[in-house]
Amino acid sequence: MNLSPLTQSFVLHFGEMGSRWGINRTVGQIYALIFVADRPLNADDITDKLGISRSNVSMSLKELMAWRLVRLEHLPNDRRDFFSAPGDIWDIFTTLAEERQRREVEPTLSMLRGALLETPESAEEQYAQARMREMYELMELMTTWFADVRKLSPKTLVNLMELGGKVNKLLEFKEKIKTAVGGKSE
Amino acid sequence: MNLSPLTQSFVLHFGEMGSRWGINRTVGQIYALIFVADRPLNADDITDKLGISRSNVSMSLKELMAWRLVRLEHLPNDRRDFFSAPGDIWDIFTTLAEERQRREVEPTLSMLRGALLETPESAEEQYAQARMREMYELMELMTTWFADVRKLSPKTLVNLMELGGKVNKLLEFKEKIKTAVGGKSE
DNA sequence: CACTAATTTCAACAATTACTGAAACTTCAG
DNA sequence: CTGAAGTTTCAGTAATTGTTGAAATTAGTG
Repeated sequence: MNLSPLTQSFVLHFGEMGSRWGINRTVGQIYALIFVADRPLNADDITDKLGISRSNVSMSLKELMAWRLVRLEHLPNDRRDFFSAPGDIWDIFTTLAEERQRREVEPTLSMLRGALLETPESAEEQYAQARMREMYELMELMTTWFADVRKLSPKTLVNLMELGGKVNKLLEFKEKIKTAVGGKSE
Repeated sequence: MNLSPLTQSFVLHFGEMGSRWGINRTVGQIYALIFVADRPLNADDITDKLGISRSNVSMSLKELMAWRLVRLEHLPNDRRDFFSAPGDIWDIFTTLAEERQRREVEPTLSMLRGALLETPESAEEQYAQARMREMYELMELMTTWFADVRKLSPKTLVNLMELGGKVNKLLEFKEKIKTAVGGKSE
């Protein structure tokens, strides 16, 4: 592995964390490498820098493309594929949230929807179904909320986040106003 | 596997999704089983219902305890360990968020903190470090925000979530008020 | 303290997932 | 159409992760 110490520790860390994030070591390392590179990289650059096989690089890049975490580009007068990581860190965050939603949440939501349509045959099943309903409702709420939040501008989001726990006060305040003015409730 | 059809499909689904969520099949199945059970289960109940070995159940329960997703309890006049899944779905969500934070985010934050203390030796390293700083700052912001949000009551949270994209309006409104009243800008 | 029930650990084995190199395929230039 | 450069696929192998049963440990009981 032929990298500056700074980049190397970053790359190795992403490789190790990969397993906790549900991607494999190589995919993590390649992403890290592309993320900190000051120019787009091609597959051979990656092969050299990480010391892994060309075919492994190819398959891992394919996976990163599926995650929409890297973007393919072409340089003038060069047939090779170059890869870069979209620059805006908010985009990355949004993409990650969307993909995780799609892969980790959607399938469970549809399974639960199915389960809630069944008619429970015993007290036990009735209880089980009630638990599933609770789970479904929370997941639905979170899903809708994430979808809404993703539509906000990064600036608004940063505002909201910097507000932090004070959201509480703001919400209380809103309630008061609504009552005072006599606005319809929700 | 000796389960009602409703429970069985739920359990199998959790087993399959396990791999996407970073837990293994057995752990996922056991959690699902405990989650929908209308009473605490002991290790032998689980062994019977899922048809897996006693020792596997033991190790998987240990992992679920480490995640704080199941709770150990004892029934009167029974030496065996019984397990149940904390009932309040918000608690579960909070626990999950905290554990994921601890396992998936904290280690990266400390690695990045270390990297930001280094002095870059070349233009390349300088760029790499700048990218790492961007990443660090976003992760820090999200971390603090999650920590703040977790302190809010479930009720407040549901309010916030149901507000969804309208948060935008509320924030704008807040700005207006502040300006009008001449509050300090924070 | 010895006996028993319950639980945990661990080394061997099984299953799954990741990685490689060779071969196949694609694209473009001449 | 042919050859060269680049990329992908895939079958075999390596590495990792999951599972088991037997043995060890722990804890309650008389």
